[in-house]
Amino acid sequence: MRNLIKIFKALSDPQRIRILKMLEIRELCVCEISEILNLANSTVSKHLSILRDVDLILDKKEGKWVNYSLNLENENFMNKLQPLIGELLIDDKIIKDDHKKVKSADRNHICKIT
Amino acid sequence: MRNLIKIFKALSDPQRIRILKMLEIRELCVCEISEILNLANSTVSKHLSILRDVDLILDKKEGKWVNYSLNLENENFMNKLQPLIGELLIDDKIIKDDHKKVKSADRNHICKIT
DNA sequence: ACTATATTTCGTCATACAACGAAATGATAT
DNA sequence: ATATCATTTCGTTGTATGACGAAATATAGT
Repeated sequence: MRNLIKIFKALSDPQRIRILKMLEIRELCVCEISEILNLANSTVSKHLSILRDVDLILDKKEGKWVNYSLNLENENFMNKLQPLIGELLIDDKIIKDDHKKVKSADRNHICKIT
Repeated sequence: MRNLIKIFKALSDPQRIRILKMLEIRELCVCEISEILNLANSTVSKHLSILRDVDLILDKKEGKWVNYSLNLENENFMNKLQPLIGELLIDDKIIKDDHKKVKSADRNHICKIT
């Protein structure tokens, strides 16, 4: 039960849903996500740790970046939850905008600590 | 997005998950659920209104009782979420106990305002 | 070693939420 | 219509959560 609740709680925040949808496009680092969501790095880092804690995403350290990606091996998520989220967010304007931003984002321009 | 978040929030509470699982056995009234979960009627009523608000359950007034049941016509829930919840709660002791209690509960004994 | 920058951790604050009891509402039966 | 009791609504309280900035940690490049 504990784990089930943690999964649904992880999915109960719009910013975390936006993150999951952005990761469908490609893997991203904290500062790219911060820029697109317009949230502090520390806030995004916390969101990512919550998603990672329930195995929805994976992190991979590459040089000074940490790249986050969907955990494609999580069958519960990929088979049931991700399709449901996709259906319910068809035509969601914010998600569409996020996707555009992900496609055009270049972390070497975005990521300078402010 | 709003609705998606509401659905996941509705599923993010163990008492509400227990209620959904109990309703798989049969329809129930507020006071039966209160007795089994050991929560105040007002608390259970609130949980039920949250589940109803996202169309996971239905209510049907019958005499002085309000009978709550799963909304079998909610395809998102029945096809994706309910099976997932079922899988993740296989062997959950609390759920098993709840099921036993539901099967043996008689609202005419249980339901007297205290 | 030093600087720059990416990320995480920590402390704080405001808001959201689950729980309760008491009061209000609705329906049955006497 | 009055009494009974199921349910909902309301007000309150403690806890959980999302946000931030500042400080700590880690890596790259000079």
